[in-house]
Amino acid sequence: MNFDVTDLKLLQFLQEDAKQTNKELSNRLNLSVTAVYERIRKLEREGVISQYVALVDKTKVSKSFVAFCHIKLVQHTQENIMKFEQEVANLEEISECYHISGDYDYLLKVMVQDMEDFREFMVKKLTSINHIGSTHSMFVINEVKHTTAIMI
Amino acid sequence: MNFDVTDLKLLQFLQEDAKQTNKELSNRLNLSVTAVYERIRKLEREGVISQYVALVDKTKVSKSFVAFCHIKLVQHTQENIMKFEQEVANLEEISECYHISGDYDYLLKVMVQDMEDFREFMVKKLTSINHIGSTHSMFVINEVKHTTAIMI
DNA sequence: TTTTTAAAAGAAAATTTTTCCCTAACTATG
DNA sequence: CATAGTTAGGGAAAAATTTTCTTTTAAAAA
Repeated sequence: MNFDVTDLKLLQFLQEDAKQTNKELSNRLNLSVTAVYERIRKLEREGVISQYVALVDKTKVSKSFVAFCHIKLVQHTQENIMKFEQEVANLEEISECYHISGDYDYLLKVMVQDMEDFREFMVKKLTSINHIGSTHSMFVINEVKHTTAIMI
Repeated sequence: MNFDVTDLKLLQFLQEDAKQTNKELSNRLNLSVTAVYERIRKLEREGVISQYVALVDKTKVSKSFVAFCHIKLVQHTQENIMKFEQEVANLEEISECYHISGDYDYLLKVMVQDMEDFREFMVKKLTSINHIGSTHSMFVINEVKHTTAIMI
């Protein structure tokens, strides 16, 4: 798909606040409401906009203890990888999981209430997944920057 | 704030799809449209819902090369930390930055088009920030899981 | 018991989304 | 050169949704 300046601005606006009305957007973009409406529909249809979501403040729902965990598998068999990735998808404490290059195989983002819950997660859930070789956890001291918007 | 089961379900629903109408939500929750409306307003007012955003598919906007960078500062003076965090906030390639425990001081998430752009980002932008001691980059081979929803 | 408060419902009003139809500008084609 | 086809956009009407207002109900407090 080919984006013109208006598309890029529109994406920027919607990534910041998806609840703006088409009228507000039409003012900001110097377009008619219909034109805005059609452009958004196209972006949705083409899958550029994949989802509209509400973002929840983790401190308000007792999930402000965040850790990143490096994971090494014992063996990189197709089987092990599949099993591990499957298990990860089922664990609700894990919000993100990336297969990465480097010393470790995976990087996980884990969100829980506190250190106690993290310990429980590690002992009862994470390390009970078979074929995990080693783990290394880093705790988030401060979230300096966090945006879901992609600068295009 | 105190959440009942309905609030938790509502938050779950809105974290998955913020474009559902109150009528749809009222059906799923066995409530009236007004009751849903008031509950959402309260969640917004109290800051539980912090933002509504459109999520953009990074592959559709040429930002699918993702790397995590560990950063070590040369000195942990108040001054250095402030400067670094300031610079990070201004770099649009960096979507996330966490001050973390462990061998390194910071973990960054960087999104660019390809390795060439990443190299340019490292050379021209990241390592030109003063007071950076060392960096260690890990490239994302595969995004196994990525959700903005917090399971409450 | 009475009063107060909170949550919820229905209906009306206000606003927004969505559809429909028309125009203008540009492109391809005979 | 004329003509059909395509695309983006605008205005207005229709449909749907959000928002407000009023009332009811049930639980909590006095």
